[in-house]
Amino acid sequence: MEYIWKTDCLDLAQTLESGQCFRWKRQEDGSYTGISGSHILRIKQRPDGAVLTVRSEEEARFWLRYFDCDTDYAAVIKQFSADKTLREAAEENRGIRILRQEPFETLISFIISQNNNIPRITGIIGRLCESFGERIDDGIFTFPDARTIAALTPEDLAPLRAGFRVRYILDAANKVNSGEVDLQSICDMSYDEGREYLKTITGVGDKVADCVLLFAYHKTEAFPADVWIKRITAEYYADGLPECMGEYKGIAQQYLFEYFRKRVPAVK
DNA sequence: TTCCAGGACCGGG
DNA sequence: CCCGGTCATGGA
Repeated sequence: MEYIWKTDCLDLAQTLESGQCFRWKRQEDGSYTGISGSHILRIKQRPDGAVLTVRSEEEARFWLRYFDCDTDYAAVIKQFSADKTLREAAEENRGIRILRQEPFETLISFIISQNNNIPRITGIIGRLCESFGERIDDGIFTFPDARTIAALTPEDLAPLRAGFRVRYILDAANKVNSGEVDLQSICDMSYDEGREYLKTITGVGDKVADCVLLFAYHKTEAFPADVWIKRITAEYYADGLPECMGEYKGIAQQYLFEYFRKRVPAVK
């Protein structure tokens, strides 16, 4: 069935190619196909929103939540307009939304992201899923679960060419699989608690933890500080982040990240 | 050849 | 606590 979602502040290209997710594929007709857990979606842009191709109403609801349908982005952007730089960044990227992604996939993805670039991150994650995920449809694989990855050796993961990150991936999978780290429990934690909890995993520091808290748990207080954001804050916000970011620092971060990244031609 | 990428870890000061 | 070196990999 097709579900028409009418909303402003949704641009699929801006959202799905913004570096918060790495598995969406653009098709010939401009639509995108993606998977989260065992849910599959084809979604196509419309001027007034998007068309979701799904199997049921229930699936439609799952995906609306994934695309964070309950957050009023127009209101957030209006709030941000008090700061000139942020206003420009937000207006140019007003179609970005913060996705609610599956926690384990997000954790492993951002462990892989460290000291790495987006095209190579995408490649490593793609090989991980094709090698150890479950094939659901042609070209579509699930993200391998913690139990599956925990059973692997560094030699098994060598073909991914993930380099020094392999032992971090294995530590994360082992801790989640053993129950030492309970990803579900983070839902009920504060931002600070969740951050310290995630950092008990080897290879998870401030930045990776913030990405997981923002892109999986939608804790919008998180402001992931990567090399791009550090340059931006050093130049524009040396005395601190503007008040108007409020409880939505993470959304502001994503507007700023895209705004400035776009201005460096080499990285696209 | 050198530098850099959605960083984290480790050792020395 | 803070600092610099180091960690694989591949594209520019």
